[in-house]
Amino acid sequence: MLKLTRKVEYALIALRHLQGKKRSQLSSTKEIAEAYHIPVELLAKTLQLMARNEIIDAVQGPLGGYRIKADFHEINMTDFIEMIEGPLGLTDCHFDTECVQANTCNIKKPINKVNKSIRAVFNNMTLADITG
Amino acid sequence: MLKLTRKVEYALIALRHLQGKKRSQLSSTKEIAEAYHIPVELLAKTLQLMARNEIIDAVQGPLGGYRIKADFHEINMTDFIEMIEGPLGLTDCHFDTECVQANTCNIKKPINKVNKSIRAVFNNMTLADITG
DNA sequence: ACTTTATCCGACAATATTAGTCGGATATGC
DNA sequence: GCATATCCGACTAATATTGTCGGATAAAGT
Ligand code: FES
Ligand code: FES
Repeated sequence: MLKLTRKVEYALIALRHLQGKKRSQLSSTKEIAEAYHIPVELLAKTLQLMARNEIIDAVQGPLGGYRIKADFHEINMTDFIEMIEGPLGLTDCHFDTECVQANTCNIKKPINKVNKSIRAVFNNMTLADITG
Repeated sequence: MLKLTRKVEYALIALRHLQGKKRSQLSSTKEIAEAYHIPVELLAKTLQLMARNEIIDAVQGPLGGYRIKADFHEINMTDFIEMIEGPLGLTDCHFDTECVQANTCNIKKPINKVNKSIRAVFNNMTLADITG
């Protein structure tokens, strides 16, 4: 259905939440999860993933939590999405070479063209454009 | 993963196959399925769907099969995709209203913006652009 | 009329992907 | 030391996609 995964949605919601805070203030997973009715554990993973990728900062221990680290203008949406949900493309064919149709396929080229158009949309868009 | 379903792929492959034929010549489901190693029954459904939507013509009985009916320049890709795999959007939230986050959601607007950009890509593209 | 081959269609089963859960680790402020 | 936070992998559940089956209707050839 050509849709983003919930993990990406949760990530965006969380980032937007963090944006509403002062630079140095921390928000815990629990706080965010409760505010938007997101399953804690799942959100936790997403936040951890973003921390590993240096989009946010993690502070451990009690009173710990997350805060924004990166400049959202510099985070390209293609990278962001691929970071969270893996490769971004209209079909599998073009990642794994095991497509049964591969030899006889007559739509490889056209599909690639569309792929590029979609990627372009996200490439020309930063995190700031969305959370902004 | 933001991908098109196989049904759409199969549909495109089939249409492209039909394009390689003379206007009046018919191709059967079996013929196409075998040429590209597509499961017959699944392709059959997709072809039936396209026939119902008057993109192709169906002729029953032995010697029957399908032939192109519509002018591909007039078939918009958004319509085509939605015809085959249902509504086209980045998230479910914006179709069913049952999203738990709906009340507190802080990314509705931005997501809608992206949605529009993606739809625009397909809106400005006809079947002819792909099967070209 | 009967057989063969084709589209047609709904219901079903298998598979893959996504979403969510659990158990236990490490870090740190009090 | 205890409470509370991040961290992480492995697991289960839910959902969506993909593929299958059984039986119907249509029409050409015999
Ligand atoms: S290569 Fe897989 S369908 Fe074209
Ligand atoms: S309305 Fe569902 S996440 Fe925004």
